[in-house]
Amino acid sequence: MDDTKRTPAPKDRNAAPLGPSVRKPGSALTITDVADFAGVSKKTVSRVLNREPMKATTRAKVEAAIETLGFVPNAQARALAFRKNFVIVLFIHDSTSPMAMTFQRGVLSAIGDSELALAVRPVNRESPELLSEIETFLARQKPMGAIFLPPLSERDDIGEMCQRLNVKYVRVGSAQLDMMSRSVWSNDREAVMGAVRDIVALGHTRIGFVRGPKGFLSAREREAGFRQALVSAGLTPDETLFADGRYTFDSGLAAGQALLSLPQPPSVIFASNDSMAAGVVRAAHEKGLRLPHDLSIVGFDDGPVAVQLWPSLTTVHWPVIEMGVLAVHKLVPETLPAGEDPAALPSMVASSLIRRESLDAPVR
Amino acid sequence: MDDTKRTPAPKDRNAAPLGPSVRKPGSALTITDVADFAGVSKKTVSRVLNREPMKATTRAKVEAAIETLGFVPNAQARALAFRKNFVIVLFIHDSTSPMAMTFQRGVLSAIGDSELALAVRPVNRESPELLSEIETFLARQKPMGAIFLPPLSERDDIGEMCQRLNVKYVRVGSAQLDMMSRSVWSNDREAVMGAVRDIVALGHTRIGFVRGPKGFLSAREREAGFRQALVSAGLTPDETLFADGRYTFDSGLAAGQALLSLPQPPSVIFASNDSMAAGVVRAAHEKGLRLPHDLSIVGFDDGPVAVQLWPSLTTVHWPVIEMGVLAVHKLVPETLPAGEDPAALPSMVASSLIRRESLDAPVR
DNA sequence: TCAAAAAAAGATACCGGTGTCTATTTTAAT
DNA sequence: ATTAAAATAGACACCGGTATCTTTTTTTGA
Repeated sequence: MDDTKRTPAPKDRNAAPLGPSVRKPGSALTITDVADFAGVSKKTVSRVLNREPMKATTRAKVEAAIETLGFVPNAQARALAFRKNFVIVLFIHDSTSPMAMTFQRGVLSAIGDSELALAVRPVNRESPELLSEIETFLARQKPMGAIFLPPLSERDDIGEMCQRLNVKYVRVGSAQLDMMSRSVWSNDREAVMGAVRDIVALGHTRIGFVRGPKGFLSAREREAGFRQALVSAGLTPDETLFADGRYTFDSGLAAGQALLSLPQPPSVIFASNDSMAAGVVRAAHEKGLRLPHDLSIVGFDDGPVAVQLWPSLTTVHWPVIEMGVLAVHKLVPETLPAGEDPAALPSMVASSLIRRESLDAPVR
Repeated sequence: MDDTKRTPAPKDRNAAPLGPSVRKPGSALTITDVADFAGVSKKTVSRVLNREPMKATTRAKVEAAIETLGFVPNAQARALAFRKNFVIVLFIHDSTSPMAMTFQRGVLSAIGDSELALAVRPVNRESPELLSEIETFLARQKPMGAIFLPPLSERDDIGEMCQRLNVKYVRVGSAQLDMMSRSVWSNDREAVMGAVRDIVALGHTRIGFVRGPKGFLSAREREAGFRQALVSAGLTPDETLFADGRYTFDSGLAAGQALLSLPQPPSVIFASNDSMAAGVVRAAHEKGLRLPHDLSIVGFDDGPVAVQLWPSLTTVHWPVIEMGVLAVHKLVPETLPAGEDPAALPSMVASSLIRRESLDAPVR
């Protein structure tokens, strides 16, 4: 009989009864295993992982162990010790928005194959709990940075809350929304002004305008640019040529139908975004108009539809992808290509008109 | 021996030299603070957080403390202790793909405001490192589940790797790709067959077909359904009416131009997805054809373009959002509405034709 | 050559939770 | 009322890393 049969206190994991080094392949490895294998301490392995200065021979020894064992550090443990999760959160208002999806592409490309992860979190702007929902998410996740897309980005209280929680953030918009280091924007207003200048230069004088939803800064900026450009061109804004829209295809269709039913319809319609421009295109087609001969149409965004429409849409290119890249670079300067200066990052990316088929001179 | 109960441990963090209860608001709170406030142990607070059965009065006391202090548990610490991160990873091949973006909407809606987070990770299918890239990401993040979209989902080795790492996964496709509990799919083939049946019923006999890229199961399924339906209808597939495409607008345009330049062009063209259908629409417009009078066009996906085109596109609705919801429910049954049975979840969501303007009977 | 200074590696506490086992109550049974 | 059984709460180790401080090794200076 074996007298050592009884195991009184097997709480040490080294005393596991399953035999020596029984572990699942891959993920069960820890830094301790690597340290044992390399014959060094945990801390030394940690130094290698964090690229701290150390003796080359020791580093090589540890790196060889990591390579041999196929060790991958546990992100949660690092996050806990660092008190920072290697994650960037993208807060979006509407997961349907093409802008958000495009922006996300920019974010992903900037993240590349770094160890950063992207978390996407939709929140409802209408909710009275909005702020506390975001705060809870941030407190729970402790991300490296947070990005707020319009129209969330337009709330100042969100920025203040992030500062209180000590979370880096970037607000994205159509004009500067925060201090430079915390915002990324495009010059929607100037871009529209440039577009209208081109439209006027072609000879148009009756220019219809489809507004975006009131709550969006981009909508206000674009309308402001439009009006400003008209005045600069010596034209008087005609309020009957303005129609309301909600950045949706349907609202653009309705607006187009309204504008085209006027006794004196415009010779060109500027829609505040591409979806609405597509609606206007349809309204024109329904009326049997030939585009751009009978009606020119200009949009804003340069989203995927722009080239898929017939005729292809002249539209202001909104550099959403570039803004996404920029936002990540601002939040995590380490994502910058080697040698680039974080302090030299721009904050504004210019929008500008892309000429396609849907814009031509008016028939006289 | 133990008369001196006082523990003189000065290294306790309560001995911080910054004065009494000096801590940043919100995020610095820990479970210990709550326990002290409520006059219970850490473990008891943990029990409340995890909704374990306990005495109602104790629970109320702790909940009051949590509420009063505004405590939010640290996700990384939980993840470390649980050895599971409360995250779902969505692996996508191409962050440009409208399908991926739409699917993501479904995932987000299923996640809702639960404590799950969505992480999006693009990977390059062409890369020889693909498998190890995914493996490293999974080993690092230890997510609750992983979702693979086409064409990544079509690789069996990825599924095997996930099982090895003990990560739950779902493969999404146009036909079953794995065991039921691990895949979500739609019946693309049957849906195309149904669509073609409708097309034939209108009197069409010369039906053009624009293929998708070879590497995609969906492309093969859709073509197979198309051919099968022709045969069922007593028609012989005419190889000259098949054109290659790559699921892009440009490739659809080129395919449309080719098919419409045939000596005997088809009276209807079925494109394997909407982007290519949009290209065909343009090709038709360029040729001066009136749609659908001179040419009918049918797509597949029912993406955002479908309704924005002129004429609006008759297309097979691909239930991508529903598949996204389903995938999450399969990975984390807790996301199901109360009372629903996880075992009763379907795995297939049917696609079916949506009639819009672009399909009509041929002129005879 | 040997001690002092600098650099490298190690030991151990700690991040903020959960799991296990033990101590204490509460409830049930005699 | 007393005790056994069941339910509840607590103590403490542990998850897998990093930070701090100490020890050891290497380098430098006299």
